[in-house]
Amino acid sequence: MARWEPDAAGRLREAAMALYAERGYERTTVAEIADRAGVTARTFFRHFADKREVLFAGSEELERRMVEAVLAAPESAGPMDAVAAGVLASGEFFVDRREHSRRRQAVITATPELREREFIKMASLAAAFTEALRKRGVAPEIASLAAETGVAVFRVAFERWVADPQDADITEIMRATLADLSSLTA
Amino acid sequence: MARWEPDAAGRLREAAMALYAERGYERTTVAEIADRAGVTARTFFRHFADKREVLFAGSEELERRMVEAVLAAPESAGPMDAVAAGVLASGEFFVDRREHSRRRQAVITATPELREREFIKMASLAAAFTEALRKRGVAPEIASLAAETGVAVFRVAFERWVADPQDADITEIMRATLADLSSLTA
DNA sequence: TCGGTGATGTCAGTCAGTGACATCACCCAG
DNA sequence: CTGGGTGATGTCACTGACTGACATCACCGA
Repeated sequence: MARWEPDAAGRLREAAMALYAERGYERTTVAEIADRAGVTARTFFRHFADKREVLFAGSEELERRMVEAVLAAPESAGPMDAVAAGVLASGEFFVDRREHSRRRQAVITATPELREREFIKMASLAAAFTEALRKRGVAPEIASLAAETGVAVFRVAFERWVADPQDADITEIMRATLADLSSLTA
Repeated sequence: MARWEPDAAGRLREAAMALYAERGYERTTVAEIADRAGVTARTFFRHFADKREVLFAGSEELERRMVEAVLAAPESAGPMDAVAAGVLASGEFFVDRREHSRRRQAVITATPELREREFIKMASLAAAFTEALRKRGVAPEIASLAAETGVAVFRVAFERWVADPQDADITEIMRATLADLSSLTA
């Protein structure tokens, strides 16, 4: 028998989600999360940089996949097309995770501190998109603008998806949002 | 003679900017800022919600002006045109503040916590744009997309302005950025 | 079987942020 | 004038996030 139950990080993630949803982020202490996960608060901070980060584990993986899709877009694709490919590639990350995404998003939306953290993740995504576009030979100013716009589309589409009364396919919603952008700036 | 020097908030803002620039945000304590301003830490928190907010005083005023410009755009203007008017209206807020803006931005860029706070201010701006557009009769989904895109333009243009080697007019840079967006999504 | 390794616990400490209450210059009504 | 009200500040005690240093101990490979 192991000295410790395995996957402390996973237990901490689940405990945090449950407590944040139950009684709110601010009224939850790290000590309580750690207790529920069967570890000490010190261990919490060994797995997550701070009380917010526990809700954002996995975001690097999502970003990595999206950037790969930008880089993998056909050479003929323009900057906005490449970014669109990156946005659409996020779809598979969310399959069968709609309920989880919805609950997580509800917690984040209700908490300014968590919204701040989410925004910086989006900024990181934008920076990664920018770099990927520059690797494709796009001029710097155009690259950052396309990246920012792409992230805006991703956010709006994600929002639409979790709010959608029917369980629409996320990829379809993203396509529709990209189409909206085109007509908007036509 | 007054019991206290007037404008404690102003002194706190200046002290914070100076200390953050000198030794960095993280290595500055609120007590040190308060000391330099000649007050106690408790008074700091009476003027600013937290250690970050001291750098963002005045952002409500900027947002208010930008939203007014969106609402004041001609009735014939489309959603994106109205948002563009809002973005351009920010220009006058920054006249003769380029050096200050540059120093402030350097501090913010160097500090993740401050970048988070800046992002939520941008999000607040986007939400305000969205509401203004809806008041103009724009459909909700279109409104938020136009708002997000407009904020992206504002951020990129502001970045270009503070980085510009020549002291270009901020309004001109914003016009150019809007033009770039048009060609990008053409 | 023994020493190294990695994940954890323990403890003491710093600092952000808050609530409750005291203080005191200033101003206005009487 | 003059006493009470007001608003900005100070003081103090407290909670909770986060960190550094060091101890512990199951496991694993030489």
